[in-house]
Amino acid sequence: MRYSESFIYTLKEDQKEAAIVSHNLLLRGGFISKLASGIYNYLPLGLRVIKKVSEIVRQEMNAAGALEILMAAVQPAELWMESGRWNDYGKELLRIKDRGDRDFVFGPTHEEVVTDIVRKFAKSYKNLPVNLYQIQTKFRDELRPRFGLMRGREFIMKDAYSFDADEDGMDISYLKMRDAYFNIFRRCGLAFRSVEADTGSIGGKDSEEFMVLSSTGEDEIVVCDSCEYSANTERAESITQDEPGTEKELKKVETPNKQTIKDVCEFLDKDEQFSAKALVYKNEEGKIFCFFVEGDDELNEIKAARATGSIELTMLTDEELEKTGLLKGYIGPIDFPNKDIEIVCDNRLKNRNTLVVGANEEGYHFVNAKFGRDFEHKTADIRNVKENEICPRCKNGRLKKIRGIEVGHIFKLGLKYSKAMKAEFLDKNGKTQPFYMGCYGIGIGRTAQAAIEQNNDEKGIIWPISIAPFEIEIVPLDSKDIGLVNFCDRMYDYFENTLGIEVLYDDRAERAGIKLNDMDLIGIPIRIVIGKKSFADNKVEISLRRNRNDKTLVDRDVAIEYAVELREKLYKELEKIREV
RNA sequence: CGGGGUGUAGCGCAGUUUGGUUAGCGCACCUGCCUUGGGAGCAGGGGGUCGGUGGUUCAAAUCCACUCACCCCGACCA
Repeated sequence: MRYSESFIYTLKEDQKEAAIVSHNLLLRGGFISKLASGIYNYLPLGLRVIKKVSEIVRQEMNAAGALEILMAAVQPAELWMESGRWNDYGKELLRIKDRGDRDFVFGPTHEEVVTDIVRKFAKSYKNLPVNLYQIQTKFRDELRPRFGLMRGREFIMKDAYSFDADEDGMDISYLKMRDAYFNIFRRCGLAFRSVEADTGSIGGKDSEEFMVLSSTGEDEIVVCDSCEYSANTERAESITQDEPGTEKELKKVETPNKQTIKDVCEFLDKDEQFSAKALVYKNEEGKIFCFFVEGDDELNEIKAARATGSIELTMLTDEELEKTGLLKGYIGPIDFPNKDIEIVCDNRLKNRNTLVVGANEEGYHFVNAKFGRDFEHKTADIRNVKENEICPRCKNGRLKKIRGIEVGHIFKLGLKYSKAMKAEFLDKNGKTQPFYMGCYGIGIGRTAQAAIEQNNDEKGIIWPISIAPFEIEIVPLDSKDIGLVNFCDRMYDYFENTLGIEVLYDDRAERAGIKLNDMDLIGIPIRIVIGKKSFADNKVEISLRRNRNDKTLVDRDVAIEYAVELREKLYKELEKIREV
C-alpha cells in the first residue's frame, strides 16, 4: 500500500476519551474511530489487524475440526423464550421490533440459533460430534462500555459451539478447543494464561478463561509462583493453615462501642485473622443470608452466591439489617437470633480455636469461640484468596495476584440448552438423547487491543508481526532524489507483486521526522529506511520497531533478502509460548 | 443503574467565576516560498447552530431550568 493512496490519519495528541494506552494508540494511529459510546468504526489499518487476528483464529479452528458458518445477527424472540433467556438476559440484550411489531434481538451470542440449526439437521449420533463456529459482529448493551475495543457494545467475536453424543465426547471437544486457543494466542504474540473460571450465569461445568496479562486488565487472577495453578478470583482457593496454640474456654467479654473488627481486635489485643466478621446479604428472591469470614478476609460475592444457590447477592442496607433483628457490630454465629436467615461460614473458620465473635448483644463479644464446639453452621469457600497464601495444587508455592484481560472463554455447557430447547438425536439404541454442548468465544477486537496493551512504548505500537497491519514498511527520506525514489518504487513492487508481502510504502513528500514518527506510532515490525547519504553509498538501513537502537546498514542489493529473513525470524519467535 | 466530571472548528484546549462589539490559541487542513535523518520556518487562507430546548436580559458561550451526549470510579462479560 502506498501511503499517499491510503486512508491513514494520525493524531499527534493524546485522546481525551482514552483512559488506557492501547485505546489512545488505536485512536491516534488511525485504526478506529468512535461513532457512539462503545461503538467503533474500523478504519483501513484497524480492519487489517482485525482480519489478521480473524485469519489466525480461522486457521486454528479449522485445524481443530470446527466448521465455519455465519449465523443471522438478528434473531427472533421465540428462540430466546424457548431457552428462557428472553427473561434472564436483562437489559444487556438489545431488543428490537420489526414493522409487524414482532420481537427480535440483535444477537449478543448464538447458543439459541446454533442449537436450533443443529437440532434441525443432526438427527443421528452418526452426525456427531460437530463443532460450528462463526466470526461475527455482536451487540451487548453493556452498562458501561469503556477502553475502546476492550469493552465495546458492538464487537467482533468468534463463537464456536460443539455438540456431542455424551459427556466424554464433550470433554474431548472441549480439550480440542483448549488446544486451539493456546495456538491462537501464542500465534498472536501474546503473553497469556488460561485460568479456571466460574461458569457464572451461563451455567455448566468446566470453564477456563484465557487471560492476556496486563496491569490494566479488568480481571484479577491468582497464580502460583511455582506451579501452573491459575484461577480467577471467583474460583481461586488456597490451603488453610491451622491456628497455632490450644483451645481455650469460651468467654463473653464487654466490648463497649467497639463495632468494627479493627476496633474490637485492637481492644482485645487479638490478630484480626482470629476473629469472625458477619456480612448480611439478600439474594434476587429477597432471601437473607449471613456470611461469616475471618476478620481480615474479604467475602467473594460470587463464591457466596454459588454457595447459597443465588444468582445475585446484594448487601443489606442499615435499615434492612435493623429489621432482621441483628445488631450491627455484634453479629455472631453463637445463638444466632434470627432463624429465618441462612448462615454460611467460610471453610477457614473450621480451623480456628480462639475466635473473637459478636455475642448478638449490644456491647459484648465472645472470645475463644471454636467451630464445632461453640457453634456449627454450613461451611463453604466464600472468601477471596490473599497474596502469599499457599497454592492448593502444588501445596508448596505461594499465590500471587496479577491482572489480566479476558480474551477468550471456553465452557462445557452440558445439557442446559439442548434440554430447554429439546435439541435431541437418536443414539445407537434408537433412544432420544439431548446433545452435550460446549461453547467457546474469542473477542477479536479485544485480542488485537490486548496485543497493543502488552506491546507499546512512548512512540507508539509495537505489533507482533502476525497481526500487524503491514509486515514491512519502506520509508524514503528524500522524495526529490529520483534515483532513490525509483529504487523504492521497484522494491515496493517486488515485495507486493513478486513476494506477496504486505508493505506500507511511505511515498509522501513529507519531512523525515513526520514519516518516522508516523511509522513508529503505527508500529509496523520491520522498517527499511532509505536516506540520501547512505543510498549514495549503496546502503539502506533496516531496523525492527521493537529495537530502534539496533539499526543495520545493508547493501541495497540484499535489502529485500535481509528484510525477508528478519520477517521469517519474527514469525519463528511466535512458535514458542511467551514466558509469563 | 448509583457516584463524580466534561460538552466551544477534525484533534487538544482557553474564554464562563464578574453577561457587553467581528469567539480565540496550538495541532491538523488549503495556497505559495523554503526545508528534507526525528513531528522545522515564513506569508496568506478556509473551517464554529459555543451539545440541544426553553427562560431571564437592551444584550447570553457566560446566569437559570429542563434535556441529550460523552468520559471516569463501582457490580457484569468476548
